[in-house]
Amino acid sequence: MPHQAVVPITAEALKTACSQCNLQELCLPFGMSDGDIDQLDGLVGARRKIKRHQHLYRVGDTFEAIYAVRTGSFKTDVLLEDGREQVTGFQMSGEIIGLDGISTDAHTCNAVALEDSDVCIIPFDNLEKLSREVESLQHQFHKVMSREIVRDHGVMMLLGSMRAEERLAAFLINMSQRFTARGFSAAEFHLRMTREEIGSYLGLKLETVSRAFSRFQENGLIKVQQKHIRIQNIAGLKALLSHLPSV
Amino acid sequence: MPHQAVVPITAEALKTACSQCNLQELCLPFGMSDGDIDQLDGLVGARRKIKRHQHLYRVGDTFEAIYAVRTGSFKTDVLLEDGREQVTGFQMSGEIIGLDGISTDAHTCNAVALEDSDVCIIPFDNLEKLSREVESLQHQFHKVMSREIVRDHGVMMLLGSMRAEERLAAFLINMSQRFTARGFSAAEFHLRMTREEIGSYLGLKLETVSRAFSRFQENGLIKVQQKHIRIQNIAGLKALLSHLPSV
DNA sequence: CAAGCGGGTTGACGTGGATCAAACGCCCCA
DNA sequence: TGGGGCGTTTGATCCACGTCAACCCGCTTG
Repeated sequence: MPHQAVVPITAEALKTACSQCNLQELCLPFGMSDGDIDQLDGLVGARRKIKRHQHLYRVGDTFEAIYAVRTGSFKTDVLLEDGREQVTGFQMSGEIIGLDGISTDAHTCNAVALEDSDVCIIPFDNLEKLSREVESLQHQFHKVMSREIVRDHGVMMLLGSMRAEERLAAFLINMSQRFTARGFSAAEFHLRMTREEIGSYLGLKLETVSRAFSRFQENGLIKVQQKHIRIQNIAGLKALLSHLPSV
Repeated sequence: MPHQAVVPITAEALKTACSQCNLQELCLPFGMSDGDIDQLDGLVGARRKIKRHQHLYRVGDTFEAIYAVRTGSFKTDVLLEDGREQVTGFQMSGEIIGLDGISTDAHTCNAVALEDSDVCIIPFDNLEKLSREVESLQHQFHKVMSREIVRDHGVMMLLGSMRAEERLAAFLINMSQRFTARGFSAAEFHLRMTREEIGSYLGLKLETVSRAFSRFQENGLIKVQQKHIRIQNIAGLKALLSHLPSV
């Protein structure tokens, strides 16, 4: 896997260092003081562009850095020997990818760009060193890892205990919230992943995802045009989740 | 939730401090030098006994410490409003519980003892402080968190992409490996959880778990007597996993 | 010793989602 | 401008697992 477009630190690059970055509130620096954030500028050494469908890393790649998504989006997945794929997450701007690699010094999943994207490279040795010095960074990093664990528990709940329409409703609500946090519309957005990828994430086949979308549309909950989604009745979607089994 | 049996540090307690503990290779200190481990003795302040079916913590409890299982075992679970339960993991001696609490300073799942158990209390503030000073501890803790994330991905794979018998086979193989790591028999062990809890973890109903056990027994893969399991054909179990769909 | 109970097994039956198959629409490219 | 392909939708059928129910077993309690 040849690296590509690793941008060295330059005056140019500094424009997008943490202290100047508008993703601060979504990313690793969240909650840190301005002074502490300044220290991160030296940490985030370079950026890297990844084109749609290209890998940021693959299973087995040696682990050297974690990545913060700057623009674009990714999926992470694991594969079974027989080719079955499980998408373990979708990552948007400000979110951290690569934490899976710490445990064995090698990545245990694949990270693939869903669209042309770019990431900040955070060399892990440097991160550990700096977080020994900057308490707020240390704590923030621990929160990021813990948040990932909590998120994973939510996905387990979804995969283990919910039916198809509940899963898709949960997915749409989650996407809506994440778009909102990024300043986009809560009600109208463009999904970057295919029905098959959504299905893999939700433990469903693509046909089931498609049918659930159609059902939601019939019920006036959403409007679907390909990957473009408009939520027309967010309360209705949420009701699908807190729904006591209708007696 | 009243705490119970919080044992203060005493000469008595020191006998079981990290430096003397026989769970070193399974627990937080794994891979640390003897000198560094000595420093942990001051960190792990106290222990706590939890009786079968009692909670170590509940959803919403403020987060103050993580816990290392010393003896016994636990389950962690999350609940839906309508009462549906998802078991997110089973924890055995040496394993760390409570990482979910870091992200919001409150626990996001319940931890319940499956049998009379006891845990080492690791106050989180102290852990962060010490890991700013002891590089190997810092790194080890990061590995523990990352391992949890990787484990969760495995469960997602299981819940999202495997059929019932594959899930149960994966579960049994995993239990066998963990018992082996603790010096117990790989082939014969006693499950501490009910069929319903196994089912919840695996995204199956208890009847399905029971039937899969029976099927495995019919096929000579295992011998089942209530919670006592003897694995008679581990290769056969593993084959269920790497099994290409039998065209 | 009987009664009660929680956990487990097993059977009969129902169903949600998978599978198989066909057709459509958008988009890329010649 | 017209074809070809991928992603999607939709229909018909199938089946793995859920549901409902009966019964068993080992333990506890009176």
